[in-house]
Amino acid sequence: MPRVRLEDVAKHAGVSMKTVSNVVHDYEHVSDRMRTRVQTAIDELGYRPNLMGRRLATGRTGMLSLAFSNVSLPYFAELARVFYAEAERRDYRLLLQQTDAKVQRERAIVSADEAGLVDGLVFQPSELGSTEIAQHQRDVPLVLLGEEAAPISVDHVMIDNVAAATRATEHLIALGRRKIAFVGHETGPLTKTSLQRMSGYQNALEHAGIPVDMNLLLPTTQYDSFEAASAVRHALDAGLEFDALMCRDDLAAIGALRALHERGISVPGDVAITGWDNTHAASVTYPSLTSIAPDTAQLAVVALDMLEERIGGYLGVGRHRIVDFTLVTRESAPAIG
Amino acid sequence: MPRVRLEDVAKHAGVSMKTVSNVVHDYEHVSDRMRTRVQTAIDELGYRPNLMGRRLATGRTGMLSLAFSNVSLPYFAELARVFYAEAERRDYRLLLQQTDAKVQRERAIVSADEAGLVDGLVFQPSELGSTEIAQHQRDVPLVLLGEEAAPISVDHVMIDNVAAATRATEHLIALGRRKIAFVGHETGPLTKTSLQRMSGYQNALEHAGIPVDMNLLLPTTQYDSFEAASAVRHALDAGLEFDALMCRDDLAAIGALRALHERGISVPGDVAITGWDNTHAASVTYPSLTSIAPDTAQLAVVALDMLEERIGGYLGVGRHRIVDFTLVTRESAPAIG
DNA sequence: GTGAAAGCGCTAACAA
DNA sequence: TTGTTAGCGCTTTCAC
Repeated sequence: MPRVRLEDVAKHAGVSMKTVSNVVHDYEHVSDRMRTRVQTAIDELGYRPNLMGRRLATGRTGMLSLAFSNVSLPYFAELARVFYAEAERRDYRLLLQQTDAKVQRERAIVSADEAGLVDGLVFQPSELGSTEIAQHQRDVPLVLLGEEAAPISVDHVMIDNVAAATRATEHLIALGRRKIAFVGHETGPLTKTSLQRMSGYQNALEHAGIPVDMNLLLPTTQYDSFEAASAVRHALDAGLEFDALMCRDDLAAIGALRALHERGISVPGDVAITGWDNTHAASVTYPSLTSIAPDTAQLAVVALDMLEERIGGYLGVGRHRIVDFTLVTRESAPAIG
Repeated sequence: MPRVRLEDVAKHAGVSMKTVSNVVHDYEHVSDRMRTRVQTAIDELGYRPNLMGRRLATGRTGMLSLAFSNVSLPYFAELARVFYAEAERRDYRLLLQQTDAKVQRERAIVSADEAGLVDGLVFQPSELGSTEIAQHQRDVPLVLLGEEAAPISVDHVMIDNVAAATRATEHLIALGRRKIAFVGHETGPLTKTSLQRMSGYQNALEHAGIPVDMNLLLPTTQYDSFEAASAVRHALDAGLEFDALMCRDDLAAIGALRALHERGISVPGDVAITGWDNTHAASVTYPSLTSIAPDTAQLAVVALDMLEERIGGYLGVGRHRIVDFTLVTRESAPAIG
């Protein structure tokens, strides 16, 4: 069966292509008689508009791209879902692109050697630095997510990581903890994310008059639960003493929880724990996890607002927006009082 | 800055569009001199091919769509990742579509009122039945995933749910368990998935001479950990006795684990547990979860093989493929011996 | 309110 | 090996 084109419908209905197009688009100034006549032809022929023709003609794709390292990480999977919902509300489809945290692939994302794939791009870099992003900057509207510094030319949305880390640490201190370890310290040169979280952690400790002990920074080479679990096991084996663990994310917290369980250390009795991201998993572990919860709904709204402005032609300097977070308290580090 | 078109490059280099196109596509019969001349023009002008023009001309989009209910469910997030990898290997981009398990949205997926969005579609229905899928006129190549029956006209890939449920149940029986409850029994009319898993469960019990006790089917209204946890709590409150829980999926198993932890019931000492899907989470809970592991890599290969055949013009009857699964044994129901 | 026709940017059959 | 040109299917001024 040959594809039915707009022109076929026009011929069949004995009208012009313009009229058919008007009907397809629910253009209001079409007489009812005309409308039903055309609609009948559409139904009879089983016409469905070809998106590629439309896109070529309009220059718009109606698609946005969301790029980050890996959908199978719970935070990103849940973030993707939030963006899907928000994009749909705005009549955009969403294309997901994964970089696996590889520099090459991140470069490919921002350099976009092919034009017209999507109308705009939301990108959370893992590897690419601000300067390189600025260089590659091409003609597709771009909004950055995450803690890495953004070039001044590019819009950027993030939560205040220093404040959030401070909040989590203060909470642990308020629970009477003094030997608070940090799980997921990076072994190589610190990323902005790490620097910010460490900074908040130190702020809170210093403010409470607690000396910062470098031994309490438990390193991991990868961001997963296994690494975190083994970091905690090593710390215990080495006789490190701690009464709280502030974890770089929920995955690390889950690993830490597991390591403590294995050794019969009670949470939060002996050791309190905080996670980060407030993924679904945080609410179903035993004990459930207190976690920093970025306001991802707001994140998506702010990011897509800015992106749509760019798509609409805004050419001004990059905007830098901070969205809210909360500390969701659960069993692993319960609310006070 | 106005967009640079193929024609602009051709003019700039003093050659024809065809020649530029040849260079862009690395066509081999191009003299080196010509190639460098054109490439220079491309670089000077900063030309990047417009995908929409190309797509309209070729009739191909180079995109496939993967549709299921919800990316934030770990199984689907991990499945998406596997499909992304396999699609990329075949030079396809992947578009994710979510239905939220809503009939309307599933209909929209299979009816595809717009043509040319993607070259093919892989779809795991949650609500739509076989007959309705068959009815919807479809000009986009389709492969179905999951346990629902597929129309004979449509390709379909799944694992053998009956066999997998049998395997899991047999494993629990081999561990000496006799009062094996099923967590996540559907309250309404049973879906194919449920029917198959129940059937495997019953097979194994009957084969071992264990009577099937309807009280051991713990119902949940939603597929999440909370529901599963509360189902298990209710069962315990009602005085139900069981020494094993076969859970409909890992999420349910995680909820069950939590409920048992709360009551101080040891796993696997008092109660053994099996999950389903073998999501990452299964390996980091405490205790870690024995789980049915569908071979998702094979699933993606088989599905995309069939899809590419359809895209290539194959019009034959629907193929029905079964892919492998394994039972991954972990602490919650350890391997024997 | 409706029609005619010129693109949108690229590909590919056909020529040279 | 390179050039010419007619589409791909739709949108959209601009007339009527």
